[in-house]
This record gives sequence, C-alpha cells and structure tokens, in this order.
Amino acid sequence: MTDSQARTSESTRARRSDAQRSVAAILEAAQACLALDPDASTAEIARAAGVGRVTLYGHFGSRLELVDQTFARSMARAEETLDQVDLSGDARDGLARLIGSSWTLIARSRSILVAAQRTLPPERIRELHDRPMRRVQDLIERGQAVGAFRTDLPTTWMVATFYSVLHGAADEITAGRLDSD
Amino acid sequence: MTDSQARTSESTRARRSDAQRSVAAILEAAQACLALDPDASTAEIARAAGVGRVTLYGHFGSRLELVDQTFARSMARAEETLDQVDLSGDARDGLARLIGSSWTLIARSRSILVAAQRTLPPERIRELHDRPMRRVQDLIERGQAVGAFRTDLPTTWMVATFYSVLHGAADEITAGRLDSD
DNA sequence: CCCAACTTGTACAGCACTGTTCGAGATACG
DNA sequence: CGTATCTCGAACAGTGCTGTACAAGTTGGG
Repeated sequence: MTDSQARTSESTRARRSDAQRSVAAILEAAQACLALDPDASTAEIARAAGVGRVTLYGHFGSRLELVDQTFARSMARAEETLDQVDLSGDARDGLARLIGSSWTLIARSRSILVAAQRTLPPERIRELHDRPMRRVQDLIERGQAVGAFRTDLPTTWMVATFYSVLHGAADEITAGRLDSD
Repeated sequence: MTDSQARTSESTRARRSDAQRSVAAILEAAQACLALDPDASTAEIARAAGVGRVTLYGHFGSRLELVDQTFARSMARAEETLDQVDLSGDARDGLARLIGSSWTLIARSRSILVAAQRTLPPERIRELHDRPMRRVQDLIERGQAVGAFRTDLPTTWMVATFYSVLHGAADEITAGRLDSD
C-alpha cells in the first residue's frame, strides 16, 4: 500500500509484472522465515522466496524496510478481518466475538511481532498497533457507558489486560503447554 | 551457586578474593547491561564491570554461560523475596500479597528475562520459572478447594493468566503508558 | 617473601551478516 | 523486435561479534 520503493510518488510507470511477483514472493517468504526465526537473514529470506539476494535489495532498501513492510502487511490483513466483526449488539457479546476473531490472528502473526520488535523502533510498533487497540478501547468504553463492564478500572488498563492475556495465551499454546479454549 | 568454572566439583582450593570480586562485578554489570540492551556484548559488560574482556572469559566459558548465570541469579534472588510472602491465611488475601510482591520483582528483572529468552534455550527458561509458577499454582488450587476461586477454568490457564497480566502490565509501565495500580 | 593465582592489553582467527558493485543474461511489454 | 526493466551470481568492503593465544604485569595468601 505504501508503495515503498516505487519512486517517490508519481512513478514514471507501473512496475513490470515479474517484479511484482518477486516482491510478493519476498514478502511471503519473509513472513514465513521470520515466523520460524525472528533473526532470519536477508539471504535466508531471498532463498526461501526463490530469488537472488541482490533482487531482494533491489526492491527493499534495507532489511529493516523489509521487516517493516512485512509487519505492516500482516497488521493490515488482520485489521481487514477484524473489520468484519460485528460489534454492534450487546457489548459483552461483541467483546466475545472480538476475542474469538483476534485469537486466531494473534496466534498466527505472533512470531512476526517479535521479529518486528527486534528490528523496528518501539514507536513504529506502537503506531501499527494503534488502530486495533483503539477498536478495543471504543468497545470497552461503550460497554462501560451502558453498564455492561465495570467502571472502577481505567480503560487503558483494561485494554492492556485484553492485549496481555490474548498474547500470553498465544505464547502458551504455541509452546504446547495449553490447548483449546 | 552452581560454581560454574571452579573446576568440576571439589576444587583444588577456593578462589582467591580478588577473583571473587571480579565475578561479582561481572554479574552485576551483566545484570545492568542486559537490562539496557538484551544483546549487550561481552565487551560492553566487561567494560561496565571495570574488568578486561579476557578476565570475563576467564570466569565464564561463554557469553551464553554468563547470561544463564545472570538470569539464574536474578530468579534466585526473586524467589528469596517471594519466600517471605505470607500465603497462609485467606487465599484471596494471599494472592493479593503475592501479586504485590511479584510486581516489583518482575518490573525489575523483566529486561533480563528478554535477554535470557534471546540466548537461552526455552527449556532452560521454563526450568528456572518452574518453582515460582508452582507457587502460584499451589495457592490457586488451595483457593479453589476452599471455594474462594472459581473452578470452571483449568488452573494452568489461571496461572498463565496471572503471569501474562503481570508481565504485560510491567511492559506497559516501563513503556510509560501506564503508571500506578 | 615468594609463588601461584589472577589480571591485563593487544592481537589474531573465524564467523555471519549487511549492503553495494559489476557485467552479463533473461524477460516483459509496447 | 527491440529496449528498458528486471534478475542473477560472484565478489567485495565494512562491521561487529565471539573466543583464544600470548606475554608481561599485579596481587593475594601461606
């Protein structure tokens, strides 16, 4: 979406189709490799993408840029799914549905998060987490207004807890110590 | 405690006093450096300890060994404090006290945890977390038996949640997004 | 006082990674 | 069909780390 290296804005022309394919393959491979090893090298990723390392650097200026775009894409996709969650009815039910959906997404992209945390500045992580966080916060605040949720705790705290428990549970499960729900 | 490099077991003799001082300084510096940067190099740590890098390697066979001992020491100290928490009375009160104590400890040693997670095998982390975890589990189980805690959730899940929320909250606070309690 | 234990800087070998350059070859696309 | 675009491997420079070797100096402790 951010078009990254396609010149600054109004490029001379669109990228050739094989170049587009390369970029897609690289992003896909990055997602897979970083999930396996948060410190995966550009060489590993390029190889997994079936592409030369030089080609990778042709499309991404640096490893950091690649990680950033991979993470951003992962978040964008997640948000796409989250957009379809029905939050309109009872706040408690809405939260349950939100948890149900967030659940799978987090479990899947958790590894990419740690890769991002190791290479991207914290602000960037924060920035990309902002929208989904706000979604939770809005829901909680609405629920509080209606009296469905307790109001003796600051909402920021409740949002943080939501986040913590979900991610923590994802950790435990991928570690094989817990299972269902 | 594990005496590490002091020969295998029954050493020829005890270590000289200056050597003991060096080891202590290194462990202290490691704790400080790793807290600032989980990837701190042996050079950084040695310098912070006011000691030559060679000396460091004289006492610790490898960086991994140093991290392991630093982390183990941190956990041992924490456990020492936790031992003094009164868990005898009402289970709910006990848990509250346990949270209060764990709180500070976690906030302080959180950074060393991530350093350990980056260099030590997961089993080792798990192993060193085992005792404190069991403490929480025992308390919860006792509380459940008395009817103070809900029993519709598996205890493992509750323990994991306890851990998640505490660590998550510590994250938020060191990030400056939350504050008191 | 003397010796073994300890510490020191420097220097070296080895490794892995990032990012760049180059020249030649393949390919999309108009 | 022709050309701008894209890809490729190999090679190189630069960096920063770990761990080891050496040789000389300092210090604790019996």
